[in-house]
Order: sequence, then structure tokens, then C-alpha cells
Amino acid sequence: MSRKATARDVADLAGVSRSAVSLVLNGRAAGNISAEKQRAVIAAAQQLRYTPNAVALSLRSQRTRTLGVLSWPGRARLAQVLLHTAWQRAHADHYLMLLMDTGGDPETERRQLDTLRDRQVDGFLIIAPDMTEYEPPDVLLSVPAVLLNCVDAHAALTSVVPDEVGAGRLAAEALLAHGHRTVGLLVGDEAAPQTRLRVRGVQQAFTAAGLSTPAPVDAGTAIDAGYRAARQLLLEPDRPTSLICTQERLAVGAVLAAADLHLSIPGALSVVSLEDGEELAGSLVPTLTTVHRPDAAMAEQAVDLLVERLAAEEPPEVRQLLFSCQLRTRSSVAVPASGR
Amino acid sequence: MSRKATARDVADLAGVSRSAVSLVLNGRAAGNISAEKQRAVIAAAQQLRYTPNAVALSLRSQRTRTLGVLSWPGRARLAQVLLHTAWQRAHADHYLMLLMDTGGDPETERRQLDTLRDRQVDGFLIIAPDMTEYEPPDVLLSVPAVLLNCVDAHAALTSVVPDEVGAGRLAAEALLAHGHRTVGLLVGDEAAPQTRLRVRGVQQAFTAAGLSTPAPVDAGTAIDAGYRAARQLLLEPDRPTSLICTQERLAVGAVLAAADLHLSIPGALSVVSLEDGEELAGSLVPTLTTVHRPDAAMAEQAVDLLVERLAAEEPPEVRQLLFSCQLRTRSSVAVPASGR
DNA sequence: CTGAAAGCGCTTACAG
DNA sequence: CTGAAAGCGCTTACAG
Repeated sequence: MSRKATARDVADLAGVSRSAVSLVLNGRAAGNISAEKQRAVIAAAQQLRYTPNAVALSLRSQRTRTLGVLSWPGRARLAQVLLHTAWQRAHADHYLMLLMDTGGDPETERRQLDTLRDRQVDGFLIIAPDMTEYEPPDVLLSVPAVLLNCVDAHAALTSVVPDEVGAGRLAAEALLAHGHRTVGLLVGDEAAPQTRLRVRGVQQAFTAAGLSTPAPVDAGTAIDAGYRAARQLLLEPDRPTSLICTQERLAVGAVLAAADLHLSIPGALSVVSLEDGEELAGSLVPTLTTVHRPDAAMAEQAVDLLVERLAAEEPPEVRQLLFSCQLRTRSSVAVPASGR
Repeated sequence: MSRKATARDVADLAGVSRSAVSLVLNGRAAGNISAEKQRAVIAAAQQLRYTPNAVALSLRSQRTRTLGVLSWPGRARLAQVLLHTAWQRAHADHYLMLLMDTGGDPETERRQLDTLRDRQVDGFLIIAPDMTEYEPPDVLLSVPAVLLNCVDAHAALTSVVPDEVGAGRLAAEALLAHGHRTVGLLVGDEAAPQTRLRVRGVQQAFTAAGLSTPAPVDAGTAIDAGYRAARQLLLEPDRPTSLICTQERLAVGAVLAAADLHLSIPGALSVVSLEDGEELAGSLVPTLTTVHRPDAAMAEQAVDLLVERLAAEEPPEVRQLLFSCQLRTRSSVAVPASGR
């Protein structure tokens, strides 16, 4: 690294003391430094392209303007929009991010938390790829931290999460409103909190409509898994008139299966995806109606909450923010084929 | 942030000087500190859960063990495997990453480079989402930096890139080996260096086989764009017996189009994707043969190069590393239907 | 109005 | 074998 100029270099060139440089460059010169010296400092700083060493600044101020971010992208897929938007928002507030992958392992997470603390990060952002319950390590309880897309079971930490039950309900209601009475419910990981909540929402809506509650079919998470599960469902004699997929890739598989069976969408089959984060569903043929999780808004809120907390005198109260999801109506839902 | 113990705290508790603490904890106590005091220091450090303040350490050592990473994920899609693997490799060497999104704007990039330099990062990693030519700002030339998935036109910087021409050739040869004589070539952004190289590779192979060179069809980058382009191509009277798509999503669209036209893959149509980074093509039905870009290996190499450079006395010579891509044979290529 | 000093938390020569 | 001092690059009281 080619050596950067220091405040001392500027002071020497301008013929003033180091303190004077600091005062002038930080706008606290008024009434302290003569106009002439001020000009000299500014000129010298410009000439040397001086900018302060952030490490030295951090040591002095005890703040690093850095956020520690913990996530655990399984199998190389990470929460892109969540992470990217959080980065943008933090950057707007002049915060940088130190990213860590815990791999979902509590022991690793603990170590990384320590590393981040040694680095003196100002606060922590925990970003869960899928909505889940998060068990925070003790250290996290005594530092500024915000959970994004996960909730702390003990409600000790502020969190920002989507309303997954509401999302499920929205998808079901879109189908019910068109007159569907049966639905095939393809889910990713049945054991995941996210999936359970979405399923609950769908079931609530069907129950409220006085219909039998659809049972989830655990299909897996890949496109071909969705294809197989959908195909099997659609081959049954009393096949459902509609499909809800909790994962976007499952929906892609379902579309493939429908094409295979010459079942037109939405003529012969309606499909709703409960996820559209990868922007797959919206550009399929036909385009799929989805329930959109407001990742960008959630990420912004989470960072705002954390930044506010860092600026505040004392910790604000713990909050659990629930963000509504929105139905994105596209071309995959219609009135079910009469007769059947 | 609950206050962390400092070396002073440890020294006080152990009844020794601050220097003694440093010596013992850094394994340089032998012959310097009595065994008894060593034990006292270690006990005190443990009791107070002491770990050194990395910011103070950085100021003293003039090294931050931090890598500055510049990327420009357009429209929220970033080079996942590249970034994630680079992170893993850096982490294994005890380097952390400060991530920046330049948005593809030179002015922004410049500012972020300055910010990163103020933060005293040890080196820079430039990660291009798509293989491209990169015009490095002047500052970058005088600091440790490695380009990942892009090349410096002036060859002043070490870079790690995939062999895109070879990738195109590989795809074409797989088709030619099965007896195909015609191919529809669906490309994303025709102007992008990445696309141009892939197209060149395909054309080279066809020319070498004494066949007419296929002309690229600029389809766009989304699934439905691929669908439309493929459909149009397949509806022509002298439709090609095979398709090569430079982008994975284009290939998904092609599969949809084929299903629509009741063209079975690979019976009536063979398909190869020149990209499989999103793991879409490999789990389609049928699974698609792809040319795989070795992102993980490339990212590891790039980080290794950078870390070596940071440890070296003087800058090693500039290198341009070209990584071969590999054909991943799956179920979408077969001998063309005879007759037609 | 200005300069010298202290201190953030470390480590490394340097005296004793 | 051990402690006091210097210094990394800053800023903020504190004397003059």
C-alpha cells in the first residue's frame, strides 16, 4: 500500500500544529484558528490528498462505523435482496459491513461473534435466509443487535419479519375468490418454521371458507422435486384445480409438470407461488401470481432500527415488527374449468 | 457495547506490567517472564475473557487483516459462488471482508476505493458478476489487488478468469459429436464481452467442422425472453436440431418453449446451457447438459494470490490466469431425430 | 488565538 | 528477568 499522508504531514506542510489540522478539517476552527492558517491547512490537505486514517479514528472515538452481519446461506444461496438492501441502507448512513457466514453452526457463530467484537463493530445484524426462530448467543443480548427475517423466541431482541401466515392466507384467498375449492399444497421443508406458518395461513383460509383443510405435500426444494410432486398430484383422479407452492423453484417444477400433462395454466390449473425472491415466477410462461415478501422494506427497517439504536443515548424498547406480504397478481390464476 | 477487558485490566489482575501480558499472550515469554507470572497472566486473561482489541492492533501493526471487495451486482443478482467461496477462503486465512457495491459507476467506485483505503484494508478483490474487461482506477495500480472474473485491458493487474471461448467450443463440440449440424444460438447481452467470447467459441467449433457459422440471436436475459426467442426459432421451417443458450435462464425459457410445442428434449431437440451458476439447468426436467464455470476454484485462486502477495516481501509478477470450464453431461443432448 | 500533552489499546525495543 | 517508554494516527481538553 503506497503510504498515505497523515495529519502530521499536513501540519508540517502548512506550518501549523497537528491539533490545528484536526480543528480546521473538522470544522471547529472558528474562533480558534486564524483565517490565514486555515487556508494553509486546507491547501496542504488538498495537495497531499489527505483523508484521516479510519483505524486511528476508531481507536480514539471507540466507534468503527462498521456493522457485523451474521448469516448462513445454505448451499451457496443467500438472501440477496435482504443483504443487498441492508448494505445500501447502511452505506447511506456511512456504515460499512463485515460479513460472516456462520454455516448455521452455533459454535462457529459464537467464534465469529467474538471476532466481530474484537473488531469493535458498533452493532450486529442477523440475516436469516429463511424465516426461522433464532436462538441468540448470550453475548448478543448485551450489544446493539437487530434480527432480520427471524425472531428471537424469548423476545429479547428487536426483530423484523414477514407475516408468513398472512402470506399463506393471501395465496389461498386469491384462489378461493376465483371459485377454487381444492388446492394441492406443495411445500419445501415441512419442518421449517417458515413453511409451517405459510401452511397454517393457507389452511386458515380454507377452513374459514368452510372447506376441508389441504394437507401439505413435502416435495423438497428443487425444480425437479416440484415437478415430480406436482405431476403425481395432477395425475390423481380427483386432482386439485389449483396449486400453491411455498417455494419459487417448486412452482417452476409445477409449471413444467403441467406443460408435460398438457394442462394449460390458468385454464386447467391455477398456480400461486408463495415466494418470488429469485424473480423466476414472474418471468415464467405464463407469468405466475405470487405472494411477495417485502425484503427491501424489511431490510431498510432493520438497518434503520439498528442505526437509531446506535445513535440513541439509551437502548430503545425491544420491538417485533411484522411486515405484510403482498399478492402480485399475474397470469396463473383463473376460474376453475367447470364440469371437470 | 458492554465494555471488553483490556490488556491493562489483565495486567492489574495478574499483578504484572502491560508488556508482560503482551509477551505471554503472544508466546514470546520464554526466557523473559517467570513461569509463575506467566501462569498468573494466563489465568487473569481467561477470567476476564480477554482478547486483544483488533483496532488497536491494526493501528500498531499497520495491517488490518481485512480485504476490500468491490463488486457491482446489477439488479440485485450477485456472483454468489464467487463471493461466498472468496469469503470462505479469506476467512480460512483470518481475513475479513469489507464489501462494496460500486453500482458499475466509475465515480462511485472511486469514492468507495478511497473509503476502503481510509479503512486501511490490506488488499483489494474486484469481483465482476459477468466476465468483462475492467478499467482499473489509478489508485488500484499501486496497491495489492486481484481481479476475479474480469481482465485488465492493460494487463497491469493479476486476474483470474474463465476461458469463455473454450466454454463455447465445448458446448458446440458436444452437439457436433452427436451429429448435430445446426444450432440456434440464444444469447443474453450481445454486446457483453462474456457473450462475445462464448459466441466466438461456438462459431469456431462449427467452422472447424466445416459447417456454416451459427448467428447469435439476442434474446435478452429473462426466462420469458428465452421462451419467446426459442419459440420463434423452433417455429421456422428449417428449425435447428439443437439450441445453445449463453444464460441459464434463457435455457429455462427454451425448455418451456419446447414443452409448449410438444418437442421432446432430447428426442426432438438438444439443449446446452453455457451457464449453470444458479443451479437451475441441472434440476430441470429433463436435466440440462451445461458448461460449468469453475467459480469456486477461481475464487480460491484469486484469494490465494492476493494473500500470497500480502505476505510477500515484494510484489510478485502480474499474472493472467485462465480457468477451463467443464462440460457437465446430463440428459438434454442426443442424436438428432433422423429425417426431420 | 495557538501549541503541547494526554489518551484510545496495543507491541516492541530499551534500560535497569 | 522485569518495568517504563515510545509510537501507530487521531482528537480533545488544557495551558499559555
